[in-house]
Amino acid sequence: MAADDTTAPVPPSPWERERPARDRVSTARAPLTRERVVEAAFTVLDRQGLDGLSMRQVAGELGVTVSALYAHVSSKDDLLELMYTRLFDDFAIPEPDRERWEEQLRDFARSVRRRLLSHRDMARISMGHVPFTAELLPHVESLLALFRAAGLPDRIAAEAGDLISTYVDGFVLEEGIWQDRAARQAGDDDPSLSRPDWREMAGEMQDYFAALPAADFPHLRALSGLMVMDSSDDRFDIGLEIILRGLASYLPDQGAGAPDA
Amino acid sequence: MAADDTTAPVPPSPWERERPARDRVSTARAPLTRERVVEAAFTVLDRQGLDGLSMRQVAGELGVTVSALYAHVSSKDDLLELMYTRLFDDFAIPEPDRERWEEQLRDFARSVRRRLLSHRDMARISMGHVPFTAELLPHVESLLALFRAAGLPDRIAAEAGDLISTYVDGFVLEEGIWQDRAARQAGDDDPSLSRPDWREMAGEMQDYFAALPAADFPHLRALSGLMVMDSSDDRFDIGLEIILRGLASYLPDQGAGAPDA
DNA sequence: GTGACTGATGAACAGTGTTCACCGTAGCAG
DNA sequence: CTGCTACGGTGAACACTGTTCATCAGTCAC
Repeated sequence: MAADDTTAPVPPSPWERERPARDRVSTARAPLTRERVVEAAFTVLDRQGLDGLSMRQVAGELGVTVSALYAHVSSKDDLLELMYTRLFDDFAIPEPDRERWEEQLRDFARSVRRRLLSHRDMARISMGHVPFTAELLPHVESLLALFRAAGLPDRIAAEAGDLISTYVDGFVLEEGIWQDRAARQAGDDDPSLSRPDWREMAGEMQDYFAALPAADFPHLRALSGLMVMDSSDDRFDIGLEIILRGLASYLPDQGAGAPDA
Repeated sequence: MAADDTTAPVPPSPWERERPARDRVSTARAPLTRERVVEAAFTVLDRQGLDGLSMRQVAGELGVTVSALYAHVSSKDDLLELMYTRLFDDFAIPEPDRERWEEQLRDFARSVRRRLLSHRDMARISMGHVPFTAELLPHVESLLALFRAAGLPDRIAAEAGDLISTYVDGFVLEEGIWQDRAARQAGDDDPSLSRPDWREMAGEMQDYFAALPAADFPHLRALSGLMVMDSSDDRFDIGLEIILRGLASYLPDQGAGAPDA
């Protein structure tokens, strides 16, 4: 709720790409909206992946020519940015509760991950975009509110959001890589029918680690069972917990010792 | 030194792309090596950025036709992977010293960042690659050795490397985004002469935050001075420190309390 | 000197993002 | 009802992209 009712208009930040002027469609004939373009882009993305997401494909999805898209979207980069923005459009960050800040942060990270996983290759799009746009700034604000309510020093609070977001993005991106690799390995021609047989690949992977020369790779061999994703969810939570504990160490009452530098 | 003398040959992992068979150049006439191709690719990358890195440009850099490249590199993806691998080729991770593990980790992260910064857009290439290749596995092993020597539980050690690497990658990638944006904003036509006037943009940014509606963005306004990179190095170290503290909390003698889940 | 081999060639293919002159239809002015 | 303007969509074009393949030129072994 904290992020939803921002009635005051946020001015566009100075580096935001200028959208084409024809924003208001006069409802003359065809209902080809920028929203419909973005929607079609998501459809293509889920079907073909980011590498298969071309303006022609999007146009085809809408039964329209490529050039028609450029009336509603100024470039492909612009389209990707719109997709990134729309992914987190109705995202809600709860009102800060200083007793439950860790749970709230866990929920935040998990639901970001869920959203990124909801569309193929979405992490690749998300990474490489900064949420400092008029639409996404409220979320940044809400996150900051959470950190500060928890009692984190300002210097830490200012970095924490970036740190967590980067972690989630990077983690999901890596998940996607493995998923793609498993899919490509399974069904080489038609990647759509190939159920990501994931487990098979994880096993292969684990076998590889276990077969490494024992003298040179003692630790990799010892941890081979933990390195491959037994369950991605568990791995995700562990990394997240490391970050949360690091943040918690800066809480005044925790008194975990001053930084040594 | 731990990573340098791995005399035993590491078998290629099962998912590694197969290189073209013509590996042994008979030194017949032209010294067009795979190494030279990669080198030229780096030259082009630094001059034109990742988006301007095309096979034709690389070929042109070598005074050779495009198709000639494909005798030494099986695809552009392969070339990028080779660049990624070569970036960390002679990377050395020190012998674990359980008293100084935090310093060692700081050094590790900082030198990874330095390497990523040494070539334009390198973080974009690095992200999206997994270091589980024959050439890079020794580094993973050395990192694991460091974590285990420090006394971290195996479950944590297995995630820590990924966590730190992802952090560095993500951080540098974001640095690159801002740098590009500053460059594009300054010299719109010739992006080479445009000194990344960075400070100007940081100021603009800060002004933007400060000018946000006070009622809706109290925290962003309050932290505006910390959100923009006053010095990227400081921001980097803070995020790194958060992670290190999180890791340290899992040390047995630290006794920071059991996880609450 | 001849044959085999190998590495470079250049043309081609299918596809990309983006632009622009043109066109048809819709709604309004007269 | 006619004429006109305006605008959304068209289709062709441009300059690229990654990748492949038949062909050629040079060097080595015999």
